[in-house]
Amino acid sequence: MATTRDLLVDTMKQLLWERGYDATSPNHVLERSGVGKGSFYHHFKSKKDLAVAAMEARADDLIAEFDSLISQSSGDWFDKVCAYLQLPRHALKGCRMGRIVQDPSVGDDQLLAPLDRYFSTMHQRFSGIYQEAQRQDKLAKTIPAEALATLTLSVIQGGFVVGKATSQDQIVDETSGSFMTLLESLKRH
Amino acid sequence: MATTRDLLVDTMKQLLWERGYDATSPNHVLERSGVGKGSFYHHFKSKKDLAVAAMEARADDLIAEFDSLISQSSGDWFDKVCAYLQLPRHALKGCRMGRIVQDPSVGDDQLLAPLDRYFSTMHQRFSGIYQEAQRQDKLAKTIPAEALATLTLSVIQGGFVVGKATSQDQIVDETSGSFMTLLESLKRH
DNA sequence: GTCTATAAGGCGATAGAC
DNA sequence: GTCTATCGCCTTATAGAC
Repeated sequence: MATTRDLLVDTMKQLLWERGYDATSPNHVLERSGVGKGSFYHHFKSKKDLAVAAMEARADDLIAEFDSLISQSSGDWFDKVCAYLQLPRHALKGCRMGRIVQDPSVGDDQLLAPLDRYFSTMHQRFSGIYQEAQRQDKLAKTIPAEALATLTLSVIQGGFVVGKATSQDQIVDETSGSFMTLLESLKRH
Repeated sequence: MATTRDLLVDTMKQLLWERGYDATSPNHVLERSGVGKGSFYHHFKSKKDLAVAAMEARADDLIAEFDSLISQSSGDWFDKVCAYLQLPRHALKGCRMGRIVQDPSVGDDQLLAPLDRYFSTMHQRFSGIYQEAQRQDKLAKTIPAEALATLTLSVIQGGFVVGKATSQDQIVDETSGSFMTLLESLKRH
């Protein structure tokens, strides 16, 4: 059963993706969810409170999505990274997490926390993959695993930004593809 | 002489960098510039009108900055690209142009125009550098010049996003550095 | 060109009845 | 738990005097 609380969180997740934090008002959430103002402030003490809950939930979703994808792949490090890079992404919609980082209010520690957790966790995951590949001598050590992990995340986030600015919805796939080609040149057999 | 109009544009440029478009109000601009409300709406018919002027000016600045840097460099394509990648960047401040793309109101055509012009122009500049390098056989043709140009811009923009999310001010420099190493492997002698 | 006063509406949040 | 009414503040402007 979907509780009112869950409904609010899910609606906030949608709106954070579509409009970010600052431009999403409690009224937007109420209008879309059909929940009343009284209920809102019964379950959450503030807009920020709801947003933090929504962002934590979103972070869990995306990390689970990643872990599920990687565990399904039976290939080597390169296949796993490619599986992730090749997920379809729409630049005009923006990254479900990264979309929010530029909002002025998101300088706040509480709002930053789930963002930090998401990107730090993803960084750990990629670092782990690259480290093991380097240990097994299947990946060149030209670039440290950690730096390569940061670059992997940045290529995707940057594709969203450039794609949105130039109204090119498919550009994240293009940058991911180019990056895959560069990664392949680091492959050892 | 700094006209009132110029003062408003310069102040808006600052605030767009610091707070983005949606979170910057006419009142913020007036407060910081010392200009009165009457003057504001005498020179500009709306907040959007001023923002467009400020963004066009910012695009001109950044393109001129790039052209000046590149014309000073006497090295090959790699040196030129590195000179740009090595410019100091602070992730926590955000890119002076890219910072704004995620604001909900920036779906608007007029606000998108200067952003599009900036990124398209930068893309052209990098494409030109990479194309000539490939023509002279000094750069591998593994990745088309245009795709490499997109990737170059994306790496920087993505660094800003990941850096801000994880509160790591120097991370754009790190991703730029990693990318330079990958680019170097495409160098032909 | 610049000033002050005012407007209509949205914002985030609270009060108190049911 | 949910409702409606209300609050004080901020927003993007506009009006009209100087």
